[in-house]
Amino acid sequence: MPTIKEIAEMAGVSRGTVDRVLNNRGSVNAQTAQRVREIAEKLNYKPNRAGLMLAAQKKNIRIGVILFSESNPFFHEVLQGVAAKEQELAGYNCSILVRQVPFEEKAQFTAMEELLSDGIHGLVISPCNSLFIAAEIDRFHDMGIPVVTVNTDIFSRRIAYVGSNYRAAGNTAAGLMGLMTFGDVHVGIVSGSRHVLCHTERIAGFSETAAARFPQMHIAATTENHDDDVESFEKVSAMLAEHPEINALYFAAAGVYGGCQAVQSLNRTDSTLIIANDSVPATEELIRSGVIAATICQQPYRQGYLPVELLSRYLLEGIPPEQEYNYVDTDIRILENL
Amino acid sequence: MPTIKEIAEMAGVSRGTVDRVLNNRGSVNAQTAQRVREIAEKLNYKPNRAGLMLAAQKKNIRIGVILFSESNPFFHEVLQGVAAKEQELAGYNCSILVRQVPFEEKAQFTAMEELLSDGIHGLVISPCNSLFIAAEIDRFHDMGIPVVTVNTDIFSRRIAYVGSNYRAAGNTAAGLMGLMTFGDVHVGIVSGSRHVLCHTERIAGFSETAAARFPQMHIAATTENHDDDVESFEKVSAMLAEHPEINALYFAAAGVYGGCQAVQSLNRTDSTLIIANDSVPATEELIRSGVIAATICQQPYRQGYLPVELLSRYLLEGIPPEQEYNYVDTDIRILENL
DNA sequence: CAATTTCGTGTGCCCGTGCACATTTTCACT
DNA sequence: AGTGAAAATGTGCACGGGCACACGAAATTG
Repeated sequence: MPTIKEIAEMAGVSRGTVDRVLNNRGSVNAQTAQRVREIAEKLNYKPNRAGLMLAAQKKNIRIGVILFSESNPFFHEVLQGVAAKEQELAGYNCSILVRQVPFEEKAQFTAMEELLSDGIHGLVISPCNSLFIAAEIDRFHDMGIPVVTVNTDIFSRRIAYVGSNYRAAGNTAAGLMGLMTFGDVHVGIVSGSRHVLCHTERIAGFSETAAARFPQMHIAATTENHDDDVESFEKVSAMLAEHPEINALYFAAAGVYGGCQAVQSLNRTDSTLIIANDSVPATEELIRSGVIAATICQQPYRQGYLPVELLSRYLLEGIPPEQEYNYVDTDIRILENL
Repeated sequence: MPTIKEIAEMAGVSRGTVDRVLNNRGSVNAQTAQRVREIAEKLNYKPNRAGLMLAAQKKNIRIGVILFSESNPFFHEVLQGVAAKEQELAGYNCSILVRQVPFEEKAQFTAMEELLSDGIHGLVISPCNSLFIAAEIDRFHDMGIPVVTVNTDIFSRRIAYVGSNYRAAGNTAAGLMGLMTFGDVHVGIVSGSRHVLCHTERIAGFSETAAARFPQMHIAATTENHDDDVESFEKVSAMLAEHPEINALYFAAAGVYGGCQAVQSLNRTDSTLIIANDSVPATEELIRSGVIAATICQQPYRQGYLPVELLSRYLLEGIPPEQEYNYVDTDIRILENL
C-alpha cells in the first residue's frame, strides 16, 4: 500500500505538495500536480483509513440524529442501531446527539436549529413531509452539513436515503398471502392514512401483485385507522360486518392490535389470515398466539445503524455514500423465525 | 474520551507504565498498577480505535480464508462477503489470503499448512468434519493463530463460529409449509446425506415443528440425494411414484434442480408445494417460474463478511468476538422479495 | 526600484498506541 | 558499604494524513 510519503519521494516533492494535489487545496504548479496525480494513479493510491481517522478526530466530529418519540417501539429499535454505531464510533472521538421529537414539523424544525447551534457536522433525520423541513435540509446542505434521510424520504438535497422499499413490502405481502391461500381469497386492507406515502405505497404494491399474479384474489374493502388502536378496532369491526366474505386482512399501518381484537371478538380468528407489517411487541405476541400468520419487516435496527455509518464514513474518511437509495431488506417473519 | 496520556498524567506516571498496566506486559509496581487501573476504570477508558489500528498495521496482518470451490454458487456469495471486507481492510495494511479447496480433509489440511507457511495471523475456515482438521485448528490456536469456523462448526478451540442455525431453518420451513397448506399436507423430505450435520439438523427442526404445531402434517417419506442433481431426479421420481399422496417437498440439501425436474416430468408441479433452502441461481429461476414456492436462506454474504470482521477486529484492535456462536438470520424468500 | 502581495513548496507537529531502548530505583549478597 | 542484577519506570520514534506556518521566488503595485 503506497503512502503519501512514498508518492512524494517518487515525485521529488514534499508530503505537503502531494497532500495539496490529492485533496485539491492550496496552489500547486500545474506540471507538478500532473506528475503527482499520475504517480498516485499508477500506484493506485488509497488513503490509509487509520491515518485518516486519527487525523480527523482532532475535530471531534458530532452527528445529529432526529427521530420520533421513544414511545414508538419501531423507532426504539432504530435507536438501538444508532446506539450500536455510536458505541463503535466512540473510539474515534466522534459523538452522536440524538433528539426525539413528536411527528410534527414545528418540533422537528426546532430540533434542527438546536442541533445546528450544537455545532453538528452531519445530520440523520426521519423527516416529516413538509416544505419547511425540505428547505431546512437544503440550508444544512448549503452550509456544508450533509444530511441523510431515514425511514421516510423527502425531496431535498440530502446526500442519501436509508429505508424500506415500501412497494416491495406490499408486493411481498400479497405474494405471501397468495401462497398461503392458494390465491383464492377476499382481502380487507387496513391502512393508516391515504396521505402517508408509505401506507399508500404498500397498498399499491399489494394491489399490483394481487392483480398480476393472483386473479382469484379480491380486495373486498379498504379502511383507514390513522394508526390508532381504538379506531382500528371500530373500523375493522365495521368492515368485517359489512363484508362477511373477508377471510384475510392486510395491515399496511399500525393499529394492528386493535384490528386483531376486532377479529377475535367476532370469533373469526381461525377463518381470517392476517398479515401485518413491522415487528413490534404487540405484533409478535399476536404471532405467538397464532392470530397473525406473518409480518413483513423492514430491519429497523439497520435503519439506525446504516445512516450513521454512511455519515461517519463521509465525515471521518471523506468517502461519500456509494448509493443515493439504500434500501433495507424486506423480511418475512413467521412464528419460527421471529 | 480519555487517552493513555491523560491517564498517565493523572496517575503521575509515564505513558509506558500505563501501557504496561493496561496490556499487562512488563513489570509494574503493584500499587502503581492498582492506581492506574482505578483511574482507567473511573474514566471508562477505551483504547482509541484509529490509534490502535495505525500502530497495528506496522505488522502487516494477514488473514487466511479456506472455503470450498468456486463452482459452488453458495460459497461464491460467501466469497463476495469476504471480498467486501477485504476491500474495507485494504486501507489498514491488512490482507486476506483466500484458498478454495475441494471438500476433502486432505486438501484442507494441505491448505492450512500452506497458509501457515505464508505467515498468516488468523484463519477463517469452513471445516470438513474430521478429527485431523480439529486437531490442526487446535494446533493453530496453540501457536497463537485464532481460528473462526464458518458455515459448518467443528468441536475445537476455534474462537468463534459464524453460520446458520440449521435447526431454526428446519423449524421455519415447516412453519411456512404449514401456513401455506392450512397444516394439512403429506410431505416428502429430500436430504443430502444422513452423515452431514446441517442436513440432519434441518430435518430435525422440520419434524419438531411439524409434530408440535401441525398435527395434520405427515412426513410421508425421506430420501437422500447426496447433493447430486441426477441422483436427486431419480430419488424424487421414485419417492413420488411410491407415495402418490405426497403434495409437498422440502429440500434440506442441494440437488434442488434435479428434484424439481422429477416433479415437472410427472406433471405434478401444480399439486406440489416445494420449499427449498438457500438461494442459488437455479433455485431463483425455479421460484420465478412458480415451481418452488419459497426458499429458506442463510445470508451467505454475511457469512463471508462477519468472520473476517471478527478476526480483523481481534487482530488489529485486540477486541475478541463478543459471542462464540454468531448465527445469521433465517430469511424467507419468495418471488417478491428474492 | 523598493515594498508588498501572491504563488509554490517545504517542514514540523498533532492525533493515540505499541514497542524498543534507556534510565533510574530497589534489593540481595558479598 | 560496594557491587551487580533485577525490577520499575521514562523516553523516543514509528505508523499515515491533515494542517498551520514558514520561506524563498516571482509577480504586482506605488
